[in-house]
Amino acid sequence: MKVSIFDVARQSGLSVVTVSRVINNAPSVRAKNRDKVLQAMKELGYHPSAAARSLARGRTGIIGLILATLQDSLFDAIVKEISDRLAEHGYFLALTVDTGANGGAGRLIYEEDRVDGVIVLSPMQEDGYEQELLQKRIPYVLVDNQQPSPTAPSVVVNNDKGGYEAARHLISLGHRHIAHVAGPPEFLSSMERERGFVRALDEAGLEPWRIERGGFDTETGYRVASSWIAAGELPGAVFAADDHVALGIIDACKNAGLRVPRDLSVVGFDDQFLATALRPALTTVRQPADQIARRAVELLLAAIGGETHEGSAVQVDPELVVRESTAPPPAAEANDLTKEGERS
Amino acid sequence: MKVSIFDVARQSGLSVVTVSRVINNAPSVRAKNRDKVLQAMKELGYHPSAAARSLARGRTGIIGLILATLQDSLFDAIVKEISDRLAEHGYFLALTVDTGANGGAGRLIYEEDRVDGVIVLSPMQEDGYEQELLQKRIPYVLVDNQQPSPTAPSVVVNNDKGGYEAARHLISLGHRHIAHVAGPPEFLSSMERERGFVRALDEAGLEPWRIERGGFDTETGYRVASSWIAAGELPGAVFAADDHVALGIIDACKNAGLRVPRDLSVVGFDDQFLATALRPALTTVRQPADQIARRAVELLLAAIGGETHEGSAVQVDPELVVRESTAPPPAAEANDLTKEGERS
DNA sequence: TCAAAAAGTTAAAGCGTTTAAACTTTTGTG
DNA sequence: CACAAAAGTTTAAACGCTTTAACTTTTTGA
Repeated sequence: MKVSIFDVARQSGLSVVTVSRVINNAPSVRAKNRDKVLQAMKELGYHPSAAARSLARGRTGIIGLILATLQDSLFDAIVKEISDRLAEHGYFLALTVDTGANGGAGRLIYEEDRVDGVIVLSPMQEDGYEQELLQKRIPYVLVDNQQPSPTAPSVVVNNDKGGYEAARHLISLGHRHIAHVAGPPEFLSSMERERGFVRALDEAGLEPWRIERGGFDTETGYRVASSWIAAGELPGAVFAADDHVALGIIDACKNAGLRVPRDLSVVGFDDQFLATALRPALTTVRQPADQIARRAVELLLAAIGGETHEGSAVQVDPELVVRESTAPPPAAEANDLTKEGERS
Repeated sequence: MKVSIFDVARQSGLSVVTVSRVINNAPSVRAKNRDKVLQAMKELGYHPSAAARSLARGRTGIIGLILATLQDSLFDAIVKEISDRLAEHGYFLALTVDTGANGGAGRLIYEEDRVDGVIVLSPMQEDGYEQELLQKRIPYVLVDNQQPSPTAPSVVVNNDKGGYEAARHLISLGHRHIAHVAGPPEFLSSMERERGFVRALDEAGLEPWRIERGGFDTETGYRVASSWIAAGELPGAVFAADDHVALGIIDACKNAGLRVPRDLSVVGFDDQFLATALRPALTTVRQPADQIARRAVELLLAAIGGETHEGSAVQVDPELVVRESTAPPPAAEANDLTKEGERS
């Protein structure tokens, strides 16, 4: 039933080690014999056993992925990219979802030496894993982690720059009254976006019209914008720390009979599915899932290869994507800072 | 460095078999000795090697998941649930994404006996995998497959019923002019939703106001609704075969100054993230990701256990979720079919 | 009390590869 | 053409666990 390397050896009249060499296309096998082996393999429908290989080589060819949720469009994109990149290098992805509720379920994936390395993709602090991975000497990389670890290779988005770019865009359109709806203060990413935002305004000699805090969700945007409208005051533009928040803001405007971007310019953050699905399509700061994934894989493979770049934190730059939700304020046409290309 | 079962045996002064028995909590071990072993394991930080186990037992404890995309909110939910359910049974998930472009990349996951079983979660026909899985005698289950396979265990949503329920809801609210925006005709799921929709109208003595076809995307909804509005005619209600389509319809209405549900009632299909994020929150037909996942895992584990339910196709029922995007038509208050509970 | 049954233990044989070391054949050089 | 070096091939020993068969100790009951 099961066909092993011995069967191939017998069939081809050679030894198992020759067969092994052919399989791993190692040198030291005569072309003629190589063909014999390949022939025998085909005839028998042979495929090497991953388990036996893992045991003999001490490597599994599997990368473990621990993540907090799959239901996040940015994570989706990252996971898909990671999967693709790993496949190119002959690795598979095995995943566990650690919801926080199932207390360290992620642990299971590396406990039995199932994996050659681990990617921790999580929005919240997960130092629990770090300790163990470090101690067990399992190569790992932290992605989009909120608590920057000095000891680990990690990939993070330059959120500060994202916030800065968003603000610059609005300023250059001619806006003077610019608000910010930030995420939860315990999210480092949110605080960094805010910091970049404030810096840009500062450089332009502006004060934030107002800074509000809430969740990364639609409700927050809706609530905040509604309260402004109810109070009868509105900024000229707003930078939301998340596309979902932007959606809430735009919805509140629509429901109040206001038009985006005519009455209010809105910039979001993420640029996943939602941004293009909205009308008006959202001007937003793109989190480059492909780059994040690529760098994460690079870092991990380097670590597996034994290159110990301790604490190498890679930053990838987000990118402003201008669509339809931003425009110059109605009164003033764009001021001297306006760049041609930024009108959608 | 590496601590094996022998180390534990030496440390505890017992044989490896005894240790093995403790690990697999098999009988025939004195309580006292069991404790000794557990103690030794803890002291040494021992964990059995998955590879050695797989090799010796002929099972891996890993389930392969082949999917077409991760960037689909329903799939997300299903994958997460599958992961959870499998974890309960001591299995891990290894995944490959077959985009169609990378020609059968899914194959890699089961070729080297890496997995004990495979779940194929894919919206398009994937009979290529079926042939091979069948031939290699690897247990598998098809989930949400568009081409029903008579030979394989599979889990599908009762789309016909979903379409029927959606239509019933609108009819019972008093609507008489009901349109449908369907998905691509090559999607079996879409055709079934349409069939259920038409049947419900038929039973009520109604004709569809109009049936349009397009993609499962926002553009389609926007385009179709805009064309109705431009032509100056609008149904009283519309059933969209997908929440994204519903979003497009609602957007088109908002942009034309029409209100949902006052001027148009809208029902979607899916009930993932989007449905609750929208204003008005979407009345929609929920695809029960949790049930789908649970049944899929049940079926697969049964197959792995050797129970060959050939061609057992499990259907799960979708469920209408009434929110804010549907209401009785303005003229007539709800007719006699209205059920109390269905007002949101 | 003693044989039989039950409980627990030990040694040994796989599981399907890889790899180090040894052996054999081919190649190249003076 | 001989002989060392290089290339090709094979034997044997891991890799870390499970499982079977055989052996030893403890318990049971007439």
